[in-house]
Amino acid sequence: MGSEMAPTTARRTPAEEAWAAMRRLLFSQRLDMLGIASEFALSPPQLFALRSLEPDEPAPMSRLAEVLRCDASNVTGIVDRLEDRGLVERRAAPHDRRIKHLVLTADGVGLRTRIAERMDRPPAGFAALTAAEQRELRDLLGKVAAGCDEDRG
Amino acid sequence: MGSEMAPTTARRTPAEEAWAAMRRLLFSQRLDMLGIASEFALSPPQLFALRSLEPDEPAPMSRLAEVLRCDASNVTGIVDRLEDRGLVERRAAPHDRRIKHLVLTADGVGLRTRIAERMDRPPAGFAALTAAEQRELRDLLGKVAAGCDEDRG
DNA sequence: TATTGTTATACTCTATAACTATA
DNA sequence: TATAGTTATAGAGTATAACAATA
Repeated sequence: MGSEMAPTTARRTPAEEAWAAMRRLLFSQRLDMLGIASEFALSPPQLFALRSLEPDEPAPMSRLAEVLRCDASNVTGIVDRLEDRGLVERRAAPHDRRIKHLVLTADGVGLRTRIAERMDRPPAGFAALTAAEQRELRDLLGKVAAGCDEDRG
Repeated sequence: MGSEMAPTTARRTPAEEAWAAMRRLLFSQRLDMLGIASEFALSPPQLFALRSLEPDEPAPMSRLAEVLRCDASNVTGIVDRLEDRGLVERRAAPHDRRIKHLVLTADGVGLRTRIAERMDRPPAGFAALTAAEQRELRDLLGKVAAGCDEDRG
């Protein structure tokens, strides 16, 4: 229901058409992502933060700033709230006491697993494709992603 | 560089693989969207609001709440800021004075056009596909989107 | 009474700049 | 002097609840 806008140009190249189709999906998936975050009572940054932490792999707070692409000052508050919920812990890095490592608690690992299961599950629309088409789609998207990465350098 | 997480499961179905490939692109495109909004000195909601308004087609504020999927109370502030920049105008609806219509100003139409040109331009990665592959991708994505819409009802 | 949009409030995210504690 | 993380501050988005004007 009008979740995306009609194109302004009448004539489009195949690339533009493919991109338009993809943007429609992007738009609806953005909403799904908000829905998932909400299911777990997490904000989007909290969700990504939890997702980015591997069990038993302490990571410095600065890495979270990179993952979330936000200023380091924000990480403080985001981690504060995760810590308040008992999902992560701050731990002084042994070799450099300026650095604080983040580690998932047992609760954090559990929630992260449930989140992964929920996020890895393909949306219903993928069932509309045959297995061969799904592989085809995977390969085409892979090529596009590789091309984008290459462009970024 | 590490913008998306590795899957937790080793064995995946074609649908899961396609979805994983798509999510990688979703993730990077989310950042591109933020970049575009920033290019035009707009917040994401302001960008979508502008995009959703058609020139010479007044729309009630309530429609914006639907498009942005947010509470009506937020629309007030978002529109305030667009109005402060002279991009849209509030206009009392003639038939029901409770309703306020939004209309793009001349500046608003101009900016909206530039935004559309920028957003409709396919990311560099699409050039990695042949025209035939681009059409194939468009069709596969179209099927997925249709399947998702159907699922939503 | 019901509806449209606003206001009040509270919380989270966001950036910038100044600060602390290490190194 | 430089770096990791914090704090202070300000602006924007978000929701809920209460409200005004209108229907």
